[in-house]
Amino acid sequence: MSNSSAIRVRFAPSPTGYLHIGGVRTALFNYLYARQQGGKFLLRIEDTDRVRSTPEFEQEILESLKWLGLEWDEKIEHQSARIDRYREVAKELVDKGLAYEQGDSGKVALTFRIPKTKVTFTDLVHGDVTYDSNEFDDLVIMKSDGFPTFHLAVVVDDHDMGITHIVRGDDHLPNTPRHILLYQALGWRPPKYAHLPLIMGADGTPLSKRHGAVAVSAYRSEGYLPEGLLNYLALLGWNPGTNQEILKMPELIKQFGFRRVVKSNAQFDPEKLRWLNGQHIRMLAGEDYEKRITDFWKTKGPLPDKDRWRKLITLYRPRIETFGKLMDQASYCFNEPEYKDAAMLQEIKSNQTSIGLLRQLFEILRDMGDFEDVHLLDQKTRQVVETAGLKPKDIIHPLRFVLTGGTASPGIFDLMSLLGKDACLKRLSAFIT
RNA sequence: GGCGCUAUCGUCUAGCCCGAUCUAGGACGUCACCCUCUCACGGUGAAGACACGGGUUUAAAUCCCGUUAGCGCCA
Repeated sequence: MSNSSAIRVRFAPSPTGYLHIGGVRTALFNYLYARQQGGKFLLRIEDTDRVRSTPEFEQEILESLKWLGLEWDEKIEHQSARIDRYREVAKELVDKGLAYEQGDSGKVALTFRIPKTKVTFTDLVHGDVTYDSNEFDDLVIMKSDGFPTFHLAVVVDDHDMGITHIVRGDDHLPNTPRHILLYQALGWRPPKYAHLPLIMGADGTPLSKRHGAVAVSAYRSEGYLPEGLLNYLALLGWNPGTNQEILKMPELIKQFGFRRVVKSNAQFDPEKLRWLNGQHIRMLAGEDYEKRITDFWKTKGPLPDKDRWRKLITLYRPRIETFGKLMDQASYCFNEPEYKDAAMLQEIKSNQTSIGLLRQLFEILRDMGDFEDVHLLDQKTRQVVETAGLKPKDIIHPLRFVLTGGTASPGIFDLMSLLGKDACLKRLSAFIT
């Protein structure tokens, strides 16, 4: 009597576009449920739309799933390879008198005659849902071009693939009673259903390009972590029932359940995604962080020598929310500073006290060894202001401006060490002379 | 237009099933303060919500009905 058969779920994207945020969320929930239950997570490519489906999109979807770590089991099914099967099932329906031909002169569509009844099913997130099929029109299952409609194909595929739970977006909720009627007509047992709330844009309308990045690949190239994206998406429409928000994959798998899936649509909030991604960046083990941010950046151009690179990424770890932000914030490490704030430039240059301090500092730094010892830099710099009876920030702020061209940076002494003696002296002398 | 789903801070949500523990909890964002050489990180705190209207009940965010709104599917 035990639940002998393992659960089987599937993600069924159409290769008519990139894998987008909504698709990932659907894939994720399927994946989490499969892994938690020790079942199978299958992939099916719904490529019956011959004109809009492309191998490039399919490839992109697979790569995105791999990058996210949503690895599928068994071999990928393609609907395009199963056309004969759909025709066979459609014919069976016609033979049984449950579907009929419509159209003329060779161009016939096949239509399923909807039985007039009340259809009730138990959705894992919505509970009991009832539709009255008297409201339904008969359902076209084979188009006149000889290709199946979505409705026929999903039902046949899910049955043939042994799918036990269909986890998909709420937009399919109204299709479900029609599908169940098809299962019944075919003498098949319908699977269980779980309909997920939809992800909307910030204005409450369906998420689309005009809300910003929707393709997973865009997040990848901006330097988001799969962990961050997945964690955020998991929280969009689900929660663990505790106040914990930062969850890694093993925890998500362990704690996931349809019982805690929210019923209402959610707005995608890039701000919170960024925050969460920053949390995951800070949580990575040191070596892992180094490897991943390095892999990210080395594809984009030459990196500084290892020591300098290490210093840089260490100093910026608490300051970035995505890997992509690193070079934006630390551009002064690679380029001469741009003194864009003319007012501040003028203010510092005309302040004799500041210039005097910077000159003294220059002399001292010039006579030092390399800048490896951050504490020594700290000491020497503070001595300059102390003997002048001033505060550390009287030199630190101008110095920061000189070295970076701005007012925000990591700690000034770490920064000096990062830049190195040559660069510091060069920027200083250019400024004070 | 028909049918369906949904409705708690600006946003994501807890609480709703099993009414009293809710002067409604957490997080993002915002603001303030602390840390501090700046910016971050981290810490503390503040502002901020039960869509509306009826009912049931000693008592409703929680149950019921309606309205409204959003979304979805179909037309």
